[in-house]
Amino acid sequence: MQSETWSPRERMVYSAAQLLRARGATATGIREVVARAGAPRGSFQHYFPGGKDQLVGEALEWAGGFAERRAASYPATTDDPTPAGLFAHMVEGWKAEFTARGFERGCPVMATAADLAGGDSAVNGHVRAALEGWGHAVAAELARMGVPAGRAGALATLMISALEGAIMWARVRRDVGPLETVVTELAPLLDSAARP
Amino acid sequence: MQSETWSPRERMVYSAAQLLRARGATATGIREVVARAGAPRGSFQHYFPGGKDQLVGEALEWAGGFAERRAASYPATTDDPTPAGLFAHMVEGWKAEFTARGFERGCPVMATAADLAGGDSAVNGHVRAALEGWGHAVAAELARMGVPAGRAGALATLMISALEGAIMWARVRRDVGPLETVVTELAPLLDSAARP
DNA sequence: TCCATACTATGACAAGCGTCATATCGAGCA
DNA sequence: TGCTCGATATGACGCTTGTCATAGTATGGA
Repeated sequence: MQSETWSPRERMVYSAAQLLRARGATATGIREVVARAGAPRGSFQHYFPGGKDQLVGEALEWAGGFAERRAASYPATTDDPTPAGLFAHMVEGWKAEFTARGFERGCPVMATAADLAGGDSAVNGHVRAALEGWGHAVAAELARMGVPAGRAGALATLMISALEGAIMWARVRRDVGPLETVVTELAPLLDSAARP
Repeated sequence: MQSETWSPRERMVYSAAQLLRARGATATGIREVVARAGAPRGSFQHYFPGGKDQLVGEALEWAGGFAERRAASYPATTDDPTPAGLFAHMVEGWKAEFTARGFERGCPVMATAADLAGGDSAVNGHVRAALEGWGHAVAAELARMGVPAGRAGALATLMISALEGAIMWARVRRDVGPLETVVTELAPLLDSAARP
C-alpha cells in the first residue's frame, strides 16, 4: 500500500476504496478503514470532517480516476489500436486482479451503487461522476479510433455495462470465464463500429 | 404485497427480496423485513431457524425463479421470436419497473453479490444458483430460436452481464437511457447468431 | 378434557456502528 | 520562552444489528 510514500490521509482513502470493493459501502466501517491504513483513529475526523460520506466520496473519485487512466493507457500498448482491443485491455486488468489476488475485491462503483443508488445519499453524486467520467474516457478512446461521435458514447455504455456485469458474475463463480466470454462475444461488434 | 393471499412466511421472503434490491444485503435488517411484511417478529425465528442467511437465500431463490420465468415468458409474446427480441423483453421489464416505481430498487442478485461475493458467506451458493439458473433459462430460449448450443451459453452470459451493468447505470443516473442503449447496440449481434 | 404442536410475543444480550467532545502532542514562529 | 495550530489520542454517546431465551396463545386430534 505504499505506506512509506503515502500520507495517512491518502492511505485512508485507498483503504476505504479496497474495503468498498470487498464488502460494499454499508459494511465498510471507518474503524476498519483507519486500522488498515495504519492511520491514527483521531486523524479521521481531522481529515474528513464530512464523515463517512466524504471518505467514500473520495474513494470513488480515486477509483474513477483509476478506471479512466486504465482506459487512456491503452493506445500506448499497441501499434494497431482497435475498439475490441481497448475492451480486452480493460477486461485484462480485472482478469489479472482476480488471478493474482483472488475474487475478494470487485468494482467499488458497482458495490457502492448497489448499496446506495436507491436512496438520496450524498455519495450518489460521486458514484455518478465516477461512472460518467469513466464512460467519457472510454468514448474518447473509441472516437480516436474512428468510431463516429454519436456511436462512441453508446458503445462505451455497453462496454462498461457488460464489464460490470461480468465482474460480478466472475466473482460469484470464482472464475474469470464470464470476463473472457464478454470479450469474445463483443469483439466483432466493437470492431465493426470503427470502420467508416 | 398480496397480504391477503400470502402467508406471513411468504411475505417475509418477498419483503426481504425488495429490501435487498433497495439497500443490499448488509443494510437489510431483519427487524425491518419483518415489519414490512406485517409479520410477527417472533415468527421470524420460527420460520427461519437458519437466521438471516436462510432468509436472504430464499429471497434470492425467489428472485432467480422470477427472472427465469420472465425469460421463459418471451415466446408467448410474439409470433416471430428473435434473440434481440428476447433481450428487449428482458430489459423491458426493468424499464417498466423504473418508470412506474422509480429507481429505488435494483437487482437483488447484483446487490447481494456486491456485498457478499468476496467472502465465504453461506449465501454465496444461492447467489450463484440464481445467476446460473437465469443464464440457463436464457440460453434455453436462445437455443430454441436456432442459436447453436455452444454459443447460446456465451450469449446468455453477455446478455445478463450487460443487463446488470445497465441496471446499475440506470439507477445511478435515474434514467432508463443505458437500458435502451444496450438493447439497441446488442440487437444486431444477437440476431446474427440465430442464423445458420 | 387433555395434551402436543404450531405459532406468536417480548425482553435481553453482546457487539458493532458513526459521531462527538476533549485532551495531548509537536513543530514553527514571534 | 511563549503561543498557535495542525495532527494525534482516547473515551463516551446513542443507536442498531443478529441472535437467543423464555414465555404465552391457539389449534386440532385423542
